[in-house]
Amino acid sequence: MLTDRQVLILQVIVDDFIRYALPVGSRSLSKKEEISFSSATIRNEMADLEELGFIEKTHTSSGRIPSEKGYRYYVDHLLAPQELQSADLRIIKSIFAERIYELEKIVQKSARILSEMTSYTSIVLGPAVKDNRLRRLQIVPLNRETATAIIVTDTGHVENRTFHFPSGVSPSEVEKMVNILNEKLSGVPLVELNAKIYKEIAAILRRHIQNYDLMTEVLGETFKIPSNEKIFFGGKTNMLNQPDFTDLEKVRGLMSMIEQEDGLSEMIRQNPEGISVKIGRENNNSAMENCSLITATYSVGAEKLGTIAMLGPTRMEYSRVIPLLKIVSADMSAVLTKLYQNG
Amino acid sequence: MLTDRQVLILQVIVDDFIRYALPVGSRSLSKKEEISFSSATIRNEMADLEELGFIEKTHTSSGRIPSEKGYRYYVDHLLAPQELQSADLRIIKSIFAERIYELEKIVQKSARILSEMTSYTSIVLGPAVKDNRLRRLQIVPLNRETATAIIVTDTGHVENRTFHFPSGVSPSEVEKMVNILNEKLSGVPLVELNAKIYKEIAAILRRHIQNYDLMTEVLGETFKIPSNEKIFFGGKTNMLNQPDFTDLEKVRGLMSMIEQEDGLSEMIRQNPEGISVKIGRENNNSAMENCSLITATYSVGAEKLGTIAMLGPTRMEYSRVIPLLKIVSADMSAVLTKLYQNG
DNA sequence: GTTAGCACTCTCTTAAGATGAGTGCTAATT
DNA sequence: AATTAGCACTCATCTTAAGAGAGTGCTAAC
Repeated sequence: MLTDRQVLILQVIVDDFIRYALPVGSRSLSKKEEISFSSATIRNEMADLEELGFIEKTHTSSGRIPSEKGYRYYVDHLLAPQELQSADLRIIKSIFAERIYELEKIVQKSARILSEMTSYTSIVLGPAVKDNRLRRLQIVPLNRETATAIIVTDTGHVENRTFHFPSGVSPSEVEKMVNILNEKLSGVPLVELNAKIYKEIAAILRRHIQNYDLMTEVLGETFKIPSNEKIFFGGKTNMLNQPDFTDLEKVRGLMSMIEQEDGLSEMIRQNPEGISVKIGRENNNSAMENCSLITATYSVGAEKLGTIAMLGPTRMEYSRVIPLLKIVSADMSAVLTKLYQNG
Repeated sequence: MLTDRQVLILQVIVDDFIRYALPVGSRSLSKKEEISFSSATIRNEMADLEELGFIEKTHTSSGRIPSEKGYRYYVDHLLAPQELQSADLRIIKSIFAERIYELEKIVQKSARILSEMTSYTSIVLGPAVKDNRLRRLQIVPLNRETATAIIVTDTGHVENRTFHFPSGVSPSEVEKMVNILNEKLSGVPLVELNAKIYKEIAAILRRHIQNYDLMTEVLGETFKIPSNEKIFFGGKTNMLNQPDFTDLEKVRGLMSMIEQEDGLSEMIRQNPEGISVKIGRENNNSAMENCSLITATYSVGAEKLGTIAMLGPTRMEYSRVIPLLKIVSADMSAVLTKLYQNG
């Protein structure tokens, strides 16, 4: 168990290091307002804190920096429920000031603004399209050989694919088919479309449509909806400007991890609902060793839709980013709930 | 005017430096097969080449590296019409092996494969959507308040926007309006849609549609088509692995230039039709000082559609990348011409 | 015109000393 | 018993010096 004084010292060390990115020594600590005892006392306390694993040295005679355990303690116990700075608050409100009707627009704008405010990298996972429900299917012939199939979901998301048009299928038949499919499949989650077509609708179609086989083969391909969430970025290269990343090797690793979107989105998706902070190796990813990831989920009503995340150095401004993400995710949930539930 | 021997030496210097990224000295040059005279002779020739501005030293007693002028001469005069390596050729052919019906798919795949083959960064500008022609307009109501407008173009490109649905407009009226618009606007380039609506169709609409004003205002917004080409990347972070970019400052500049898509696409678009090579400062961009950009346009029939570009260090393998881009752009043009002109 | 030879230049590496920030420990003080 | 002053010690960083190696420019010989 830490004494009050140890906690105070830990707090000041973390705050100072977050601010200046330099190891903190006993002498400079003793000069802080909050601290009323001598550097020697601090040295003793720091020795204990180090033994307990909360801080560490970069070399034998350096000042201390927080360890991952230290950051963890700081995040869990030392972050007073922080007020958001009013300037920050104003900017956030401006995201949601104008009425927007498209989820992607909101998501993109949030990502951009968050990264600009913090100079960290923001990552937003959109909702998985596969859970949307079919609102309307449409087939638009382009020429004798090809046509575009369009799927509109209940959230206004549009998927489309252009395909080869089997010869021997007449336009009127296509229309008939589209009508049947619309009637039977409206409201079905996209992920279930294919199964539903084969199980329940095949019989009906076969009765009404010539060339049934050709058409379903083609449509089956079309209904292969991308299974993953869309991913949006803000400030992808912001990390290059952090003083923590002067080592080209680290930069390389980090950047290629960010490029590798699948892994990143998996890493983010794993996090639990609500706010979550993963520090350094807690992310189970070697490229993330010196990074922290803060995630917040957003939802419509009670249903989780996606995740907003901020990626920064372990030394990131938790006390600012956490309330920032809290409010953005809450606002986003509110806007989206209004958008999709009232309608 | 350069003597044959000077040209030979320049050629070998450039080839060697492209390969090993190290300044080339007279002694190592004299050991090359192609070279049958002594290092002293080479030194004399190199002194002349340097005076003429084709090569330069990194410091007083270093070997020589090509200057931008040297690369320029190399590209203009020393690149024998190069055969593409058969391995490369096979990979390229595989891009176009399977039948694809969507331009974006082809473009994306090309970008990815080009970057993987070369370990440079590939950038592909898609065609500007605004020049596509309207094939079909569709409005799909989502709920009482919102609807999604969908525009399908003759190339199978789909644009969509979700908008607020003015109260007091009945579904049947919307349908009537959509029908009129489809009839009158089919085949019109997207960029002209708005003007056409106001000039020619307004009168007709006003006669048939109640709430005409509300609807056109909303649709006007919807028809604001993004004016720029879509841009696709392959291997965005490949440049980090080039030995030329060990300086973090350069990396920063380059990366943020790449992130800044508008400027980049402008820089690429400026280039003339066909193949173009811009070396270092020829790109008029400080972040590109140590980079070259090779661009190739692709087209449908005679109409230029877009540009494929490869971004690498000035020290890039021109002799490989140029034929690579030539063939990819030609193949792409062929596929797209077949796709869009026969139909 | 070409080449061998040589003095010279500059980078890079290594080592050594000087500096300074910071520590750990001990003994004195409160 | 807790705190603090004092001091020896450690280590990164900076500066300087020296040596090695790659390469050049110039001169004189071929």
